[in-house]
Amino acid sequence: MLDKVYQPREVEARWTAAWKAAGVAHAEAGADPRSRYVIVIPPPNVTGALHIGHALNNTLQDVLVRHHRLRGRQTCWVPGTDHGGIATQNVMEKQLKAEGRTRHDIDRGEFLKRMQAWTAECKSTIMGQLERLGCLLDMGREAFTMDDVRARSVLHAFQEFAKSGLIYRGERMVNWCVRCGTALSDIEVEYEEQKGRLWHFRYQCPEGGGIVVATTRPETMLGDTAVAVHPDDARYKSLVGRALRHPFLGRAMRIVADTYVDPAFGTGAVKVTPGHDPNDFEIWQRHKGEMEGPIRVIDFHGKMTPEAGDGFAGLSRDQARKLVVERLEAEKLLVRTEEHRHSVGVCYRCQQPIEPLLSCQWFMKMRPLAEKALKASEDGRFKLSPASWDEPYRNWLKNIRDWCLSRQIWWGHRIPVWYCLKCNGLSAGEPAMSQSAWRDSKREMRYEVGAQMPAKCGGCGSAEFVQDPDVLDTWFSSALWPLSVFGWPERTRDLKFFYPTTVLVTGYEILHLWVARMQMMGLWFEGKVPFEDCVIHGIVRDRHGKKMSKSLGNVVDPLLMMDKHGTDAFRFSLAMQAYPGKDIPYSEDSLKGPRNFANKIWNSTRFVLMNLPERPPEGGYRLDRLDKSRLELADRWILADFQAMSARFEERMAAYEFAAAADEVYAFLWDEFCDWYVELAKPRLAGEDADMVRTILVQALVGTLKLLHCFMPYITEELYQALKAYAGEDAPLLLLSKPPSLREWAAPDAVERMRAVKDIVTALRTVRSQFNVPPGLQIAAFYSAKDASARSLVADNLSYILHLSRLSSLEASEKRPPHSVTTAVGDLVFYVSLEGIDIEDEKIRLKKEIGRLSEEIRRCDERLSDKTFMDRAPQAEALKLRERCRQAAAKKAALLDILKSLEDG
RNA sequence: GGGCGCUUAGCUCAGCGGUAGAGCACUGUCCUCACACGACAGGGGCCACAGGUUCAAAUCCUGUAGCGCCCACCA
Repeated sequence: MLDKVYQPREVEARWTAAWKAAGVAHAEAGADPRSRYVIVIPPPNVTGALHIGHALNNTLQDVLVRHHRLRGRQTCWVPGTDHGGIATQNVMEKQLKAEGRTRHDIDRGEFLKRMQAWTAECKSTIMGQLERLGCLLDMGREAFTMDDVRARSVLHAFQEFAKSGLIYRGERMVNWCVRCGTALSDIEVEYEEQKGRLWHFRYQCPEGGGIVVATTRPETMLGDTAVAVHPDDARYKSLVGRALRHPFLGRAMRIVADTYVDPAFGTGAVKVTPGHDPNDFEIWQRHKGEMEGPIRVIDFHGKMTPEAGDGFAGLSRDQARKLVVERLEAEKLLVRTEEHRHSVGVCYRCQQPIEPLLSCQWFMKMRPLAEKALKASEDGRFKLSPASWDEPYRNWLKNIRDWCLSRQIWWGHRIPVWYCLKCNGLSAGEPAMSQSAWRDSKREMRYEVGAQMPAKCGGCGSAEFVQDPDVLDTWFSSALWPLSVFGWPERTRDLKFFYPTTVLVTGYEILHLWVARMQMMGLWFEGKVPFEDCVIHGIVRDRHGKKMSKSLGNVVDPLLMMDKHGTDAFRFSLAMQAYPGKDIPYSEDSLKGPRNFANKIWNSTRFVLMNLPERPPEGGYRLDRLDKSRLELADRWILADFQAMSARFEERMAAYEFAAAADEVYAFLWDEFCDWYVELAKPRLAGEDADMVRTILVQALVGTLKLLHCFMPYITEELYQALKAYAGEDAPLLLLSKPPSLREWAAPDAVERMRAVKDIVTALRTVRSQFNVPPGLQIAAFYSAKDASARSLVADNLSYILHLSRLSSLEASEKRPPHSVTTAVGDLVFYVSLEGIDIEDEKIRLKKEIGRLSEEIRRCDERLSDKTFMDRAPQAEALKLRERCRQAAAKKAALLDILKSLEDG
């Protein structure tokens, strides 16, 4: 016998093991390719334990995998992890910091060794957590973005791109994170609105006069080489071409005209710092002849360089700013300062301000790839869900810019580029390989691409090379994920069978960072989209919509939630709120309903089992053995309702409407099956229909469990096992059984009639409640019917009504019996016998109800007499309205009658 | 500066052209022999505001206000 309350713990451990042993998660290449259902996991970074966002993401994937597995698809869900580049290196650097060291205190090899150890530990934690969540991942396929197979994919892709001329080394303005010590791509920079100031100061002309510029970063003026104004700006037209003198450095500068300048902002004159501002860099490119080029005054550590001049060199950016302002003031050049809000670029990993710096990096031309991806999106080969993401996605592709591929960190795929020492004039053991010097190198370099050091230089024949010290952006390997997990570029069986995959499930925050790049790579190399559908879900936030963060203390720990409330409840709490593309407000309270629901399922099965014989009958209780002609209203109704619900369920699943699908089953099981059918089954289980009722209980319940399984795998498996023999099934696991039958049990008449019975019962219960009749007390009631059909509604379903309304009797009576209260339902009037009721109270109650009905009739009449409505509205609408009006009028008349008799005494 | 989204019951959100829904919270009666993680009944909404389209609008269109997100090189 099952416990009274569902205890998830032991059940979960048991089924995790059983699924694994049975290998239900495993898929082999082969068989019918149309039956494939393939998902690659968005690989979590190996930065630590999984958070609730991962739980959501993986729950939704598992829902899809289990759903399709049960329906006979050959599902393959590929697990894996991402080395995570900067993010993971930061974790390790924090660990080192705790030991009082930095990565430079241990060498690169030692550092990588420690990373490997950490990664191994982290991977097993993550896989364990995914298993705990119930994920049906094909564990034998576990991949890592930096393992040998994936390294080959990365190398191949890099070589191919290099061959096609898409990859190039160039000196560009990059987003430099001083804290992380590396360049970042444009999409790795986040912007924060900050309070700042705008300083207005004057540059003097040697021959007198000058021009006032405005800046938010005074310290960069040490690198200024020009001032720009708009060519049409009347205020400055005469000044264009004039010379200026840098007040601290004595440098000669020039006023140039450039349309980039907005005359309306600040003073309409912009100081130009080509070495530390991407726009200014571009201004210089347009005015090379008129002005000096970039001067680096801030170094890669955020300190002022010697070129910043005496007194400034060696200062931090903040110190330099202070000093610059002081000296401007001292020289009476500072005109004024004002408060100013502006957005500041910060590192997406450490939130420190980004410093735009000029350096040598590897870039990739993206336009040719983006064009293919754009086309795939526009012609429908690739669909985002919800589709509202299509526009932002396409716009991003249309405006794509070159991708800065190199990162000055150690953790990642080393850039497979070898520089010839001789040709490039480098000395062996190159001390200049210290990273900042390397990045300053402006020379054209001769290099070879490959995993290993080349045997001979193609130019000079030398065999001495040095490898580029940088690594690739972590997203480069992520972009290849759907290919690399199947062994690409090898033409493996897996690649041929499982690529392209079916669907990708991810959050919108990495739509560009990851999704778009996978599309581009997949299309470029294989000519096919890597996945046809992409399901975009939201972010899990706290209950008030704030982002979860450790510092806010509003994080919800998935493991703790699973421990406390059960994995199924946890999964359901996420899925039931997963409306397409919407963020999910979440707190521990969100688990309460789902936890109760799990218990409800548990107990409804417990009830059914209590009413089954110890041994299942031969072949089980099967629907196809029922004598359909003997089915009662409730039987036909619940089967029809199940069919209708499961059809809606399938539709919602097909549209990735997880929350709506979950709600369908929830409502069916609780509000229909438990609240009505089970209640009606109780008395019948003692009668001669018992086996028929058992059949329907078992089949409806098993069907529901099967639909629910993808959301709540553990409890449904446990209960399925207890029920399966009774259902005449012998599958070892729920997933290996037949999906719920979609056989035609539709019965609109039964649904309609059951609706009427429910209305009667509810009305009678309401009366009981209004007069505080204890549930245990059975009372007598009478009814009068308007016509034969109304009479048969009661007569045919007398036992239902007696049982559900807890009546001792229900007899026909044309007149109101004494000591009774009246209620009207449809074309019926009921009199419920109650001792000691106050006639005055009853009159008031009736008047109130009559008033309500009058109002309804008035509203209906109003519309029915509206000529334009009658002319233009569909006929069905008018019919519906007329019927509603008729019923209300009948009720009102009946109640008026009673009221009159009461008033007459 | 563009683009997208949100504003519905105390809270969190569904619904997106035909009489307002769910979960949680709340009130009343009940430990009715599956479940008090329960049953039954109930209270509670000018569906942000202003216009428009329509026989009919929470639902479509336009505008306004507030909030949020994404993108963008404004010093």
